[in-house]
Amino acid sequence: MEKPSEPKEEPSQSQDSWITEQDILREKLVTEDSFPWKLPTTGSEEGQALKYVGGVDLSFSKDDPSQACGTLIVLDFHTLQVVYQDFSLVTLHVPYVPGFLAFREAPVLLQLLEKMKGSNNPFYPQLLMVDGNGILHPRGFGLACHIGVEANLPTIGIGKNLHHVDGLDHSRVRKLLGAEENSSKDFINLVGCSGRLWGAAMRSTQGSIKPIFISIGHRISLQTAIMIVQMTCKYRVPEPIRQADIRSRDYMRKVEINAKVK
DNA sequence: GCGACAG
DNA sequence: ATCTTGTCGC
Repeated sequence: MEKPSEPKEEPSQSQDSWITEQDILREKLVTEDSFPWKLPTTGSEEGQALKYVGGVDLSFSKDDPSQACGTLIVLDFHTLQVVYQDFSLVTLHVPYVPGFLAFREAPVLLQLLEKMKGSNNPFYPQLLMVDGNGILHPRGFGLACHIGVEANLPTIGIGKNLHHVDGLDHSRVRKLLGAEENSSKDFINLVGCSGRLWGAAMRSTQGSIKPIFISIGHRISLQTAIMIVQMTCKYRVPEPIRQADIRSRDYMRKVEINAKVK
């Protein structure tokens, strides 16, 4: 006898079609340096230098979890000062499902990028840091890859927590970070049980216990990504992400206050 | 089979 | 993601 449908939510999009979409987009993924600019430390005269680094994040309403604020921030790479910020309030209809974060968060963030690019803003980022993983993902295609490919921008994935993949878990990371030969390093490569390199765990601040997790998003190598993250870290989380985080939460807070006054 | 699981 | 104050230290 046919059971009545489970009380579980029926996803508007089946998880299978999400996987298919990730597989298709992944064919366009570039995991090596592919950008026109140079790093200041390269000292090369030719080409333009990296000057504008973006950061994106979402914050949520504490009252209504479906209400979110998408945020795009751009910093001057050299001074680490904010030169651009934009916010977008949205109602989310897609739930958070581990491994499918992009289907919930990417649309708002891509819209913010398109809006900025469409207006020919001179501060449009040459590189974007994303609050979420890149290839450090069950199918090697996290939010940072998704945004990178769809916006055709170099992106770096920054995770504040480890997404367990290929045998990488807390104990393995602790073991790697604590290993004798790694104890002096500020970062270690995250090599899974299969031998694949997924990203890096980095102690961004001297003596910080909790690492951040860096992975390739799009059009950048892990080595370059690590270098850029190190150059933008005043605190544990690199400034583009940190500023997007802070200002997004700030904006959301003010909106909630106004809503109550009304 | 059960649990783990970015934000 | 969000619920939450003070507090220890440079």
